[in-house]
Amino acid sequence: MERKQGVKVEDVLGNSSCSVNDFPLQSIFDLSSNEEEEIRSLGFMDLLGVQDLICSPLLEIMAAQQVPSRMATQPPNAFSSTKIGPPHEVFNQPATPNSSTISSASSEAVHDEPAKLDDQEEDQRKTKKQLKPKKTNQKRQREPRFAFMTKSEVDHLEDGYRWRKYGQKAVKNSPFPRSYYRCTTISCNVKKRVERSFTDPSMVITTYEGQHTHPSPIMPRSSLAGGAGSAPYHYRQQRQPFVNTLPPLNFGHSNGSIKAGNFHHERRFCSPGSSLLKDHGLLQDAIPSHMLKEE
DNA sequence: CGACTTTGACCTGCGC
DNA sequence: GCGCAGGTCAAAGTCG
Repeated sequence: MERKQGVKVEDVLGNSSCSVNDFPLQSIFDLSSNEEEEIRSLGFMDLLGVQDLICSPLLEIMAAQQVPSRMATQPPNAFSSTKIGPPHEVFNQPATPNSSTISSASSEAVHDEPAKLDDQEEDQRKTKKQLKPKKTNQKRQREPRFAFMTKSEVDHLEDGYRWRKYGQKAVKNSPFPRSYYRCTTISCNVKKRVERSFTDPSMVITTYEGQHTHPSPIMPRSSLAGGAGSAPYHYRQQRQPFVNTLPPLNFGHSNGSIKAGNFHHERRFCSPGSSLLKDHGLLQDAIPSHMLKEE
């Protein structure tokens, strides 16, 4: 997977001071051809290892939503990606529990085989810890990162994987701390950061870094059968209290199946029958309607 | 007792 | 070089 050296996700999410409300939609939907190509080669869910949770209609969805045509050329498992701000940041539209999401992909120092370097780094770090280390000359390499915003009351969104929290930091300019999680699966070094948007506390910004090397431990893929859209995390997320605090969005042509409250994004994505407008609604959940009008 | 969270300290990168 | 902020570690605490 080739990714581009990129800007930090923070540049887009903005030290937590930037929320969807701050994103000019124009830039969100502005991708260069090269970027598109890269994004195409690396779906968001590919990185998360849950690509099979998502079906392809999103492409059509985005195409039908008057999103710039190139977005509609995204592959099935590469959620329509959009850039926010810096050219390396890409926002996707992943299936996320609990709510509306906007996502962003960042790619820093990503090449085909970062694993070896990572191993070396790991060793260096371990040594470091033990022996009061010195700085390495190597610049730290980072996994590709994907961030998306989710409207949710729970900070830690269930995504089907097991995470261990390994840190929490106060974020500058934000009253909300940022939590750091690591995938608990051995040999899977995927990390994720979770923080609330400063400007919109109802939005949770989740940033994934790395790629899962294993299927979701919570629900075997096979068990997804029959529920094209039942993503693992829904299984649990549904049980968590969640209130969609978004004001009702009126698209005029949205079918009545969308209601405020719990809804299943995966289902929306995966069910060809689910209207494109639904996902438009999803998008608008995360992006103020006035911004959409700016298109 | 194992898995997980909390939290303070430390490390690293970056801008000035 | 310095200071700041982000990121990580690991000991201690908590929970089931």
